[in-house]
Amino acid sequence: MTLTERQMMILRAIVRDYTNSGVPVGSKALAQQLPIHVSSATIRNEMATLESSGLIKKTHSSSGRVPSIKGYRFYVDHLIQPDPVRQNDINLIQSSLGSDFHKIDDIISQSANILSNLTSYTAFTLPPELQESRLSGFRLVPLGKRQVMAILVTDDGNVQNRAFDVPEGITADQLEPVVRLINDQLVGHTLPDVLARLNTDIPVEVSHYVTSPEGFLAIFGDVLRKAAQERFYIGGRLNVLNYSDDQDVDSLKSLYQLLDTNDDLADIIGKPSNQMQVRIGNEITNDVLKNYSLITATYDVDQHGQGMIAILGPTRMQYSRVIGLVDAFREELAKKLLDYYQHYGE
Amino acid sequence: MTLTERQMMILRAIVRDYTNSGVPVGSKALAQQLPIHVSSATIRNEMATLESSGLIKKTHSSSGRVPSIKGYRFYVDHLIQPDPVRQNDINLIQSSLGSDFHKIDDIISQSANILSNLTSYTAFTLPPELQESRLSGFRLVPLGKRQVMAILVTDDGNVQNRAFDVPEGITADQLEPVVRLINDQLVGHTLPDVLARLNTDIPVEVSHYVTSPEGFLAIFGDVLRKAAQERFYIGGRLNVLNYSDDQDVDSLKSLYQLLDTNDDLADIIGKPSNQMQVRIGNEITNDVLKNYSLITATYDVDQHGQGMIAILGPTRMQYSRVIGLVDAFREELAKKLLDYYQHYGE
DNA sequence: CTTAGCACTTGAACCTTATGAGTGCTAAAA
DNA sequence: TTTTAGCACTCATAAGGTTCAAGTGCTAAG
Repeated sequence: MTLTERQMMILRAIVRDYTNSGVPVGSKALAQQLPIHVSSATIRNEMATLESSGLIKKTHSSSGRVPSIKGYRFYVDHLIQPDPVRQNDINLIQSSLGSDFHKIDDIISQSANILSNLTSYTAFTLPPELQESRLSGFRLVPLGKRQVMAILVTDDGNVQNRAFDVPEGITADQLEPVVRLINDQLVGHTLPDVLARLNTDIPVEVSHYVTSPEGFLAIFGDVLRKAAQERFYIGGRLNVLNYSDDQDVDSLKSLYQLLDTNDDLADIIGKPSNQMQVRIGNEITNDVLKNYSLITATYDVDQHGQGMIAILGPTRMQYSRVIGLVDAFREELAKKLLDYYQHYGE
Repeated sequence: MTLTERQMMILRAIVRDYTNSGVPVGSKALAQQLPIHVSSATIRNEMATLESSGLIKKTHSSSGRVPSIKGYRFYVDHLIQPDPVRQNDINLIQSSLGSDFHKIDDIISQSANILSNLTSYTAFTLPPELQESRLSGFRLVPLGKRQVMAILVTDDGNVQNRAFDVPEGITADQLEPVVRLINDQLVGHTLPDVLARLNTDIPVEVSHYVTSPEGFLAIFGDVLRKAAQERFYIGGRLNVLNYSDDQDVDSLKSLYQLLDTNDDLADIIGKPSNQMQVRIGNEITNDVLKNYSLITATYDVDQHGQGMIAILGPTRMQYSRVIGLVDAFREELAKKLLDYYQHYGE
């Protein structure tokens, strides 16, 4: 699809106006606003062309124009001019990330809140990829008669726990050497490494101490997998109520339901790949989100891997503003995390 | 306020009809439905009396009647006949609570979901009072260069953790004897006990091992207090969207905001006292809830203390149905928890 | 004390109409 | 060939009007 300069100018203005006001854009308003001097009739002719290309559409036969999915797509791919981020917002980000955090996840969850506040949409944040996170320690704490709490800690400050019944035929004391073995042999290794060794040499070693270690090692594997699971944080759930005003209650409910099922959401957001990706309306492979847009971006923390942040908003989201903000935020977050690792890392 | 038998019969019917249908109740419908044979005109006369007593009101000058806050109050205090709980629902409760849980809190959070499903309103659940929960263990796990994760476990399966920097002048190794001391001296005691001793003999004992233990003991106290904090669970957040249909978006937002601030909610729900308490509309000391009703009930787990469950719904909640359900649920939950403690407790 | 009868009120649903923002098309101007 | 003035046409929205049914209060008779 090739557009003339003027057509692009018009499309850009339509998207800008419509995402700002939510009202279909008419030829007269465009004629007044555009830097070129043409009459509204000329604009109308151009708009007819844009419409026949499927980039804009009418809401009814005599209404102004609204961008189509294809139009937003073209805008984002070719026309967008990210808004410069206001110094105010930069300051807000920096001061919100400025305090002392005790865990990576605190920074990440705080980030979801900042991002949702800045954008007025809904924000998702994921910590740096877990391939890089390492086992810091494993402990047992007796709870009651035959119940024990298994606790696993990773070097990014994540703690996972699970209570379990000590299998018949073993006492809690007998498990102590196994715990020591795990700490001696596995601490400092990445979680995937540890998971791998759980299927190879570890069972052999453990069987020196306990006759049937399967039950216990299953628990350990369980907690380990829980720690290795994709975690992520959501900020601005409530903003949904603003930006999907004309939706019915049922679709609101399904959206909220989706926001509560981490697995589905993690699937939708996906893995770090492109620096920034914009998916609009039905480009998102989930029917519940077919009236929304999703911006995902990665951030790099050097050798600690990549993480992701994402923004969910209406298809008529203010792309230029949000993309500017997300881009600025990636940078600040990466800085903060580097700081954190430098301070606490090995 | 004294009402005749007939007036009470009419008020009861108005509340029942209105809470079921949400439509103002007229004299004709009542005349047909009531077991006595009087004309609608007679009913109208009685309704006028009830209205002048402030128990019912009109939505406009020629509408049917709707109960007032005062009317609901009278109904709940004097007229209510709790619905018998269907065997179906009992079965649902029992099977939902039937699986094997690893923590008290899993049972409690599951309870919030069951209750909200059963009632179609929003449910809150709190574990048995924490005065009774005991310290099971305290562990440290080194994280990075100078960072350590402190982990505290209580006998009801609650795990709290906090990362901290080892104070200058102490090494992580030096803390080991202190951790041992805490485990030797404090495990098995209730959290309030432990907190008390943290201000008396413990600092003295610890100072044998470490020269300036204040920093570390502050951390320990921190985690301890976190574990002793009121925890609670919410189920059926989404149901709000159903039962407050005629509210505007702003009040919805404030309600959701309230649901996200545990402290305020804990205040509103309060401490275990009466077996069951019904607060209607502005009887709740919070403006956001002035159009809602809150039913709170306690449950007893013998020597393990009392917990609470609560239901939030519209003022025109189906009181008789919900009160029946809540009452049945208290019993089942208490049974389940006793089971749990018997199985795992000391 | 009860009730039939009746005038009156009101929200809801349904039209009708006016308004105005916007369109497409035509024919003339550039 | 491109632009533009002019104009008929379309449609959403808001405002006003009508009808309908449900409900009320009141009066006077049973």
